[in-house]
Amino acid sequence: MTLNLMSRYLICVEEQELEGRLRAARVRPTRQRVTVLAALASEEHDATAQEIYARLRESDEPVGLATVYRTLALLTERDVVDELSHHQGESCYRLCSGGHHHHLVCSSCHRVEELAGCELDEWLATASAERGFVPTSHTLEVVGLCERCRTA
Amino acid sequence: MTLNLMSRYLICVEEQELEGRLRAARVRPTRQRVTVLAALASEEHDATAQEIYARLRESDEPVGLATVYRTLALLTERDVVDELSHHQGESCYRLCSGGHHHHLVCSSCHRVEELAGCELDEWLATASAERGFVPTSHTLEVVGLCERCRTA
DNA sequence: ATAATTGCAAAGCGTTTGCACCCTG
DNA sequence: CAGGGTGCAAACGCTTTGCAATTAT
Repeated sequence: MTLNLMSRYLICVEEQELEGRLRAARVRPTRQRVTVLAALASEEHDATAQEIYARLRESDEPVGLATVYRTLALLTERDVVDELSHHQGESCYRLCSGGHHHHLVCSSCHRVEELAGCELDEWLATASAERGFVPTSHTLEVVGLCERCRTA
Repeated sequence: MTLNLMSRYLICVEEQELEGRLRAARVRPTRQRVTVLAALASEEHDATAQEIYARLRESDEPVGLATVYRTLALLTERDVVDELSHHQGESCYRLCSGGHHHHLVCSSCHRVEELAGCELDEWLATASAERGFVPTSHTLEVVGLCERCRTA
């Protein structure tokens, strides 16, 4: 009972925090958008649009599939969430800390770790310049096996 | 006329070379497979399955769409061609030199340059180990503007 | 009131698959 | 004649879109 109250309180706090993120990105914090973002925040690994839709469908705050897609597209564009493409044919989404970084994805359980600090820019600029290119962006995705899956 | 003979000759030479690549990959060199590979070889940039299908459809050696897909999947698996995913939702294919390398893609004209020599492995191994991961593979794709598109 | 947002269902699009036919070995 | 390869069309799965209803400012 006390725990119940506590978690209810925490959920409220989190929702306010998420609403803040939305406002900061100039995204109107509708019930659906906060719900989608909360689902993403509670996801240990990354999640596809379909997974989020399925999860919310069974909750007490369902959100239409189209809205899930529209929300994720908007949030990706506004850099509130990261879109990963290690899945081929399906996009995965993840709530990340800000700044440029890359991801380490476990091929077995889909656990995702952030790889902070990218030291590629300098090398890329040099190597690209040799071919007349000016790099505008890059994506690096590392696939591997996490400790738990390796020892299991 | 002489030129015609010449190019005909060159085409034969190239086809034999391509057949060799297929045999080396333990892929039976059928007419369709050689045709798909030749289309890829004559492509200045990278190409999607649909593009290759469309091009061959208008040539005198059409190949069914399903066969194009099956061939590209097989050749990718056998490391005869590289599959790039900078397009989101659609895979691009390219005939590459062997060995591990990355790509520089022009966002305007889709020109692709190979970026030889990848110095990421060491850094990745270290950074991954800190999180208990053992990296098995990685993909780096650099998007930029090529010289021609920048000055145009 | 005005403009943005949502849900639903239909359409879109790239890709895969079932199956009969064909060719090669 | 046995087995892989091919073509066609249908099926698939993810994503987008048109539109009317709803909601926020």
